[in-house]
Amino acid sequence: MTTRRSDATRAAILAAARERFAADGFERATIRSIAADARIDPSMVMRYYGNKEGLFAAAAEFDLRLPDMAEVTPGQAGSVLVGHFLQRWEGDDTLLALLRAAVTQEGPAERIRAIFAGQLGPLAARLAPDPAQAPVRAGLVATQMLGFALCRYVLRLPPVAGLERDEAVAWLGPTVQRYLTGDLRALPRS
Amino acid sequence: MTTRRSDATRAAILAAARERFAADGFERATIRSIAADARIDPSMVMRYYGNKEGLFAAAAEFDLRLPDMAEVTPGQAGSVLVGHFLQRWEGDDTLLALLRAAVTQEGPAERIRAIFAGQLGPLAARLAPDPAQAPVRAGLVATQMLGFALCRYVLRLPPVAGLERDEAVAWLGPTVQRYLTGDLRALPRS
DNA sequence: CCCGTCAGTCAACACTTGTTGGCAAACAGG
DNA sequence: CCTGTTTGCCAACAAGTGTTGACTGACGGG
Repeated sequence: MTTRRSDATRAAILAAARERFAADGFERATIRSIAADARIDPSMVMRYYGNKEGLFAAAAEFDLRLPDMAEVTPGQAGSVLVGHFLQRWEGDDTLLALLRAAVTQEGPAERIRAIFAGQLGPLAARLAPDPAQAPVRAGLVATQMLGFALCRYVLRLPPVAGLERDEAVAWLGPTVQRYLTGDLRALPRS
Repeated sequence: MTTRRSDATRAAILAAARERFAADGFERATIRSIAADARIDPSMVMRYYGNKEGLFAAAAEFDLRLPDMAEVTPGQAGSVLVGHFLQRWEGDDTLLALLRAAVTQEGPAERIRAIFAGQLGPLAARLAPDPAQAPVRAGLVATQMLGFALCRYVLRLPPVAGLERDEAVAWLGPTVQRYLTGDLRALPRS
């Protein structure tokens, strides 16, 4: 019904914007370059998304799509989560765009905060021994997952970028598991 | 001996540059704003540092100053390292500037890679059971430390930003310890 | 067929950016 | 004192930015 003729153009702009924002960050991704990628005029971007921030907001819509965790053995939550995160990072560069922008822009930073607090928080609340600790536990998981993504996809630190997915899960899984369900004083056996 | 009259100006520029780069990132920190902070003319920046990249390179000189670890019980290496990182991060905003810039600029990214590979690598080589694993272990430590800094100082995720230093060490210490000396299959007791 | 709406193009705006060269004042050595 | 060098400021440039508005066709319902 409400399929306007311009929907294809809108989608092309959005796709190009996501790519450019992910690759170059917010300030270095210019409206002109995005428009060129989408093969349209820069003024169309303004018409459909108002301004550059509006375009970014539209391009950075994102859902972590965290698994239910209901059918997962509680002890495997860490590994499952890490695997899911990796898959989510690699299949879609929205998170990459979001991260690159959030480092210098307050808006995207708030968006990331909302995503991790709003989507990871409830999951932590269900798994944590003490629900009051849920925010801190979710935050700790965020540090490890975002740090891994930063080193692997942004900074491209060779040893981290070269890790196979299984290895990454094997290394990070227990960490995330401890952040979610472990005791503060629980040390791993060295 | 070779103390030129302009050394004070040079230092003022460098200090202002570090602050601005740390607060705004590479592209949003303009030469004009840096010069204004240092109360000099923008053209002086060019005279003394060539161009914006040269200024950043000079402002981003950094040494992790990792402790010797010779006198530390091997089992405490993780906690000591985490504590040291936090202190290093809070006392000097060079690392912050470096991180904010590295997300969109290749030069700073390479600098960070060099810092972590060149300074953390040898330490990992001394502590790891198998020296061949040192690069990966150093990389994993980097993911956790950079991720924590990202969430705490850049994104300011409330639960992470609000953590006391002791709590941070208590949570991250065992993680770093396992990355340095732990077995790949060693799971923490849940 | 005709006319209002929509999609798209073009040129230009106001502004900021990094960067440059010229010029005046302060200094230092003879 | 005078001359060459240093230190600094001023004005300007060229390029690139986000953004705007006017104009041109192409649809599509009556």
